[in-house]
Amino acid sequence: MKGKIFIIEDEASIIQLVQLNLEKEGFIVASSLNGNEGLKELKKFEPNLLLLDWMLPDLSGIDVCKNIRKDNNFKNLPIIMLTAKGEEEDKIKGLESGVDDYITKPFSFNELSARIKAVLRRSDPNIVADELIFEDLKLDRIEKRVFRDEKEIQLGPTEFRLLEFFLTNPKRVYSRDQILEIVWPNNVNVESRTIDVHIRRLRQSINIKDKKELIRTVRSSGYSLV
Amino acid sequence: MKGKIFIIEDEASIIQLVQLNLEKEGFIVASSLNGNEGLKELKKFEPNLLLLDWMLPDLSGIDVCKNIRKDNNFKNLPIIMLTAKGEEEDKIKGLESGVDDYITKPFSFNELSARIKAVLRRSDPNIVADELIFEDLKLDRIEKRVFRDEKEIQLGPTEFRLLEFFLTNPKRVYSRDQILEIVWPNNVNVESRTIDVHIRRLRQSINIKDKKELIRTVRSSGYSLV
DNA sequence: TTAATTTGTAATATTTCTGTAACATTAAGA
DNA sequence: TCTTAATGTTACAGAAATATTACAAATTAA
Repeated sequence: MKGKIFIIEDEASIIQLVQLNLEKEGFIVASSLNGNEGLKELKKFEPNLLLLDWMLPDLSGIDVCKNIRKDNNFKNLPIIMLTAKGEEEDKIKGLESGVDDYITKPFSFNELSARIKAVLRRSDPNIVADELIFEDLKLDRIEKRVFRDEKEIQLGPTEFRLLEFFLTNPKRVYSRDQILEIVWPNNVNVESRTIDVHIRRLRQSINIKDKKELIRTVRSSGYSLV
Repeated sequence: MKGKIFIIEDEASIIQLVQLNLEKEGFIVASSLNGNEGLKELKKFEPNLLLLDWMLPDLSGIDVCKNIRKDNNFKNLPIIMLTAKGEEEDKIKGLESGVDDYITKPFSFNELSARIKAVLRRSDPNIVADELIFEDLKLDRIEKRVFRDEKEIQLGPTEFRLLEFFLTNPKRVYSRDQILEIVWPNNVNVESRTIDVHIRRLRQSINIKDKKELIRTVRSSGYSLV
C-alpha cells in the first residue's frame, strides 16, 4: 500500500480516526478541514484517492468535486463521498457529479477501507495489490517475498523497495532523483551514484542466466523495468 | 517538455524558484523583472507560454497583456497571470483581457506546473504529449523509446533529444542556431558543424532502406523533418 | 555482546557518447 | 565547366556516464 489519500472533512475527530488507521495500513495521508484550502493542498499533494465530506463549511462537496473534474490533472482522481444519514436522496446527485463511491456516516473503518480498496483496485490496481507481477517476476507484499520463475529470491530491504517501486510502474523510465525520492525514506541524503550500486545488487539477484536482463539502463535518463 | 517559457515578475525569488523547477522539467526559461523590458525580451525569445505578474513596477499586467495581443506574432501566445490574494475581483477583468488562466500567490510549484501543462495541452499539444508521432515514426517520452515501422531504434541521448525536437514541430525548418539553443543544454559552446554530425547519426539510425529519407536538408537554412 | 547482514561511498574499470578536424561530395552561380 | 560555399562522411581522442569492486560504518539478528 504505497498510495496517497487526501481527506476533506470538517470533523477533526473523523479525520484523526481515519488517518490513523489508513496510515497503519501503509497509506500516506494528508487532509484539510475545508473545501477551498483542501482543493489547493490536494493539488499539491497529488493523491491517488480523495475522501470528501458532503457538507463542508465553505463549499459543498459537489462544488469541490466539480472543480476537481474540471482540472485536467485530476479529471480521473477517484473520489469517495462521505455523507450523513438522511442525505441519501442526494446520493444519486453525488454519483452524477462524478463520484466513484459513497459511504454514509457513521461507518466502520473496515467498511471504509474495503471501499477504498475496491475503488483503487479499479483506478490504480498496483497500489492495493498484494502481489505485483511482471512477466515471470512476482513480489508478494504480504509475505515480503520475491520470486522469479517460481523460484524465491533473497533481497535486502532496499533492493526489495527498489523492485517494488519498479513493479508499480513497469517500463517507465525513472531518473535517479525520482528513484531517490520515492525509494529512500524522507529526503535522506544519499549520493546519486549509490543508486547504481543498488541497481547492480538488484540485477545480480533477480537475473537468471539465459534469461533477458530485466532492468534497462537509459543513459542520461535513468533506469526502467522491461 | 521542450517548450520555452518566459516569466515577467518583479520578485526575483519567485522567478528563481519557478525557473529552477521548470528547467528541471525540461523547459527553457527566460525572464524579466519589469514590463517594458520584458516585452522586448519576450519577443526576441519567442516563448510558447508567458507567466505574467499582475502588478509590475512600470506597467500593469493588463497593459503587457494588451500589448502582446496587439502584436500579430504573439496574438495567440498563452498567458498565465500571477495574482496576489485579494486581487480576486480583478480576475474576471484579467480573463477578459485575454489571459488563458491565472493562479493566486502563494502557489505551490505543482499547482503552477499543472496549469502550465493544461494550457499548453490546448495551445501546443506536442510540447507536453507523452508520445510524439509522425508518419511511421514514434517517440515515447515515458519509456524513452523510438520506433520506426513498429521496430525499435536505438538512439544516443543527443540523437534522442534531436529527434524529439523535430517531432514537436515536423516539417518546420530550423536553423543550426535554433537547434543548438533548444537541443543542447544551457548555452554550451558547440561548433555549428557539430549539428551536421548528429544529423548524420540520427539519419543513419532512423532511416530504413527502401523508405524515404526523413530529414530534409534545406541548404543555407537548416534541417526539417518531412 | 558478538556475528551477520546491509548500506553508502570512494576508487577503479569499462562502456558509450561527443565534439572536432580533416577530407569528400554536392549544389548553384559565374 | 569551374569555382566556391555548404553539407556529408569518417575517424578518433577525450569526456561523460555507468558498472564493478572493495571496504568501513551502521544496522539487525543471534
